[in-house]
Amino acid sequence: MVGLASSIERRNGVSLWRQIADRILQGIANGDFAENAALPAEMVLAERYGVNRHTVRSAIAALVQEGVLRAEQGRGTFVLSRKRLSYPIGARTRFSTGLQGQTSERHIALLSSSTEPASRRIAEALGIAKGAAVIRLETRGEADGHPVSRATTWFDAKRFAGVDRAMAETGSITASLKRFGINDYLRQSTVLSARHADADDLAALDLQPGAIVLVTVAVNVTLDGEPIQFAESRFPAERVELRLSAGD
Amino acid sequence: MVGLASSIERRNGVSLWRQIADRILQGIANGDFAENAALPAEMVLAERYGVNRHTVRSAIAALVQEGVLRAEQGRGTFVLSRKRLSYPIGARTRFSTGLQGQTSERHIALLSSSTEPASRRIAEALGIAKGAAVIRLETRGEADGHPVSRATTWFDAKRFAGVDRAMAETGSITASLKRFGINDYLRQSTVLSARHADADDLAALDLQPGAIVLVTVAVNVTLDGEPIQFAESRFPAERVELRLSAGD
DNA sequence: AAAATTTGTATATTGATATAGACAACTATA
DNA sequence: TATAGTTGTCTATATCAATATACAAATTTT
Repeated sequence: MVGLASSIERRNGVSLWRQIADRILQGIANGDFAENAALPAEMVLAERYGVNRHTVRSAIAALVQEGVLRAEQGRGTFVLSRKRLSYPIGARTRFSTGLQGQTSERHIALLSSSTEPASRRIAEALGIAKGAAVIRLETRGEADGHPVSRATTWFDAKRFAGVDRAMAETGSITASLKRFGINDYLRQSTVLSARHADADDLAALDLQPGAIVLVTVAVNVTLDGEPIQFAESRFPAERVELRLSAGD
Repeated sequence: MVGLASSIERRNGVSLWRQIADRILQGIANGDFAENAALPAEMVLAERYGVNRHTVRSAIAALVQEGVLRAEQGRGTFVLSRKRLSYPIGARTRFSTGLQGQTSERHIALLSSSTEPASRRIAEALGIAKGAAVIRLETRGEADGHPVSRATTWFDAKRFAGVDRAMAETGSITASLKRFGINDYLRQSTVLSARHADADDLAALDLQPGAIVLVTVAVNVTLDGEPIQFAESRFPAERVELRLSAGD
């Protein structure tokens, strides 16, 4: 955003307080509302957005609940939280190295894993027969203790037997693939979309209902171009932006 | 989406009917609901989502209004619309060539233009002094008569005087830049986010309120690395996906 | 100390959202 | 033709969302 005026829409299925909460979050991410500084007074915000003060209060209450703001009677309402993380995506997209410099600690937590027959879409992406066994990993990326991504990943079960255990032990895709003799890999394709977070996303990413997630669907390949991994990742749009790196 | 179960959330600021409408749109984009085929009956959908039949009807009514579905009394409700357009983004991102093969006609319409002093952010991106004059173009990308993008673009006014007229005449950024001796250019950086559409987006992109837009902020440079263009583009997430092309 | 500013609480009213049940209108099929 | 299945309409009720007004409580400024 570059300071384009955007207004509040009524009777669209999204309540005014949620729209205003979204815009305050945006404002924080964009630096319009500085960290640790006071937000404009409720009456001021109400006038700015053209709504009642109580509607602004509902928005603020949601963000206080979410841990983004802190309200103090008589003093004001203060911004607690940070700018958006900037997650780089390119040919050598790696979870951990991508967030270096922005966070002090990060890892991937394995939530669950299972083996299932490949759907048509996954089989095509991995270059195996439809219905062949694939290992499915449900993971959450965490940085400084906060969830920043929620991914579902598929591997050919024949070639990568035990990758689930490797993930649980190492907390890293890159490290896990090393155990299978893959020292380097490239991202072949990424498709990007956005939608409202579903119940699973809300729980795993610690989001408030109504939040938006960025969705990437990606295929990773060996240096020879052999597909090894198919993944769908969800990123909370209010906390993460994706930075597309050209060559690498 | 790859068939992950996701449920409906209550009292989150997003009404149930809008959430269900979103999921039906998703289902169409994913191919879960085939084109021209009948949707499951209202009672079936109501049971599936755990809501009243009338709530499903509200969602369907919104999508009928939007031109995505057609309801016929006694017969069923049918899917009208197509899959999402896939818009490629890479080093040589071009509006027109990117959608070749998916659409038969496309061009960029110039909605308005103005000259203004550069904000800090734009000045930094373009490598000019803060406050220096920049030309701002408001454009809409159209394919087969449907709006697919809404962009705000800035050029250094000194170097690109008359670029607004060139855009109006050619309907193409690439063709306009040729008039200034720029036969090729590269995308230096792209930052990606998502948010609810604002009033301007809704009108320009012919969206229903509550829709989500993908937002890209990009800088284009000459082959020598000299910045020439700064742009923020909005894409309707329900109709467009972004495909990241690795090298090119 | 007083005044002004700010967040917190309370009550009342209106419209949108969601549920429930019943039945009409239309279509396809047994 | 009769029946089952579908969308369309209607009435009623409860809850959520938003507005309006007033005042309390805490803090900062005058």
